Amino acid sequence: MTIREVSEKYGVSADTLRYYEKMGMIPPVTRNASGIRDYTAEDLRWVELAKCMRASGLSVEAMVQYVQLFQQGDETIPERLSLLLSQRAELLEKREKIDAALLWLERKIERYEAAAETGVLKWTDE
Amino acid sequence: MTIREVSEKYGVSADTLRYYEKMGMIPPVTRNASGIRDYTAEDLRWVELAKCMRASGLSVEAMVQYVQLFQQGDETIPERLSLLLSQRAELLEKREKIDAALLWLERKIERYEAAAETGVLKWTDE
DNA sequence: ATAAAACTTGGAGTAAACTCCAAGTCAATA
DNA sequence: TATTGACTTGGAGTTTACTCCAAGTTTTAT
Repeated sequence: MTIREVSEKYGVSADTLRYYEKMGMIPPVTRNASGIRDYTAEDLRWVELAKCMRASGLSVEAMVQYVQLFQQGDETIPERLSLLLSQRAELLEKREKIDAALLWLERKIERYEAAAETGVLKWTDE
Repeated sequence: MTIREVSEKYGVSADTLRYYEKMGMIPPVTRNASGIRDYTAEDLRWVELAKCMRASGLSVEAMVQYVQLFQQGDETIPERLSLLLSQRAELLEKREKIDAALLWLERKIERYEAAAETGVLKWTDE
């Protein structure tokens, strides 16, 4: 699969795909005889993973660490596990912050929906 | 309340507080006779809000828009409501992406916990 | 009164994550 | 075979959100 096809399939620009590879966020992609990227099914799984992790807000750096450990083989299993645990903790924290903001938004939306009918807000702040 | 006190109270640097104000993410802060910031309770509520929204990942830009509408008065209530609704939608989407990544992480963590006992992974990819 | 600490501004610098560009190579078609 | 379009690399440029700095007030403490 060419870089263009992968780009279209996953909605990630070719530049970004090359960037992820250069940074080590995914292992080196398979190339054909003339050095052009030819993504295998395994390469695609890494792309998918990278996309999912970035979409969630995990840093490129965190993913790079994981891939580096992965490439060092089975001795790094405990380290990889602890990395995964801390990434999970990070995402759970992110979610809590989103929930706090959502709570605030919900409260405001309720008041604004009431105000949209009368045309005036019944409270003074924010 | 001085900028230093606010900074300590909320764990936001004085530079960041000035930045938020300069960008219009919070309305102009109350000043004393010599032009030095003296945060009132209302100013603090804006700071708190700004902190909460930024922590959730909402852009400075989105918050600036809200404050601008707020400062224009009651005619902007419908616009403010629709802005709040789209911000909520954005946060809900963010949370779904986090949940997707968490699902993946949980799956891996399970397998790694099993592997940590044997010292070897039972699957070949990622 | 005077030094030190905290404040002011405008503007420059930084980090992360892309995004774009130039100059060249490779592949497919008329 | 020639030219068009996709690919390659290294490196420069961009955006967002700070973060730091310099040069100058203001406040506080001795």
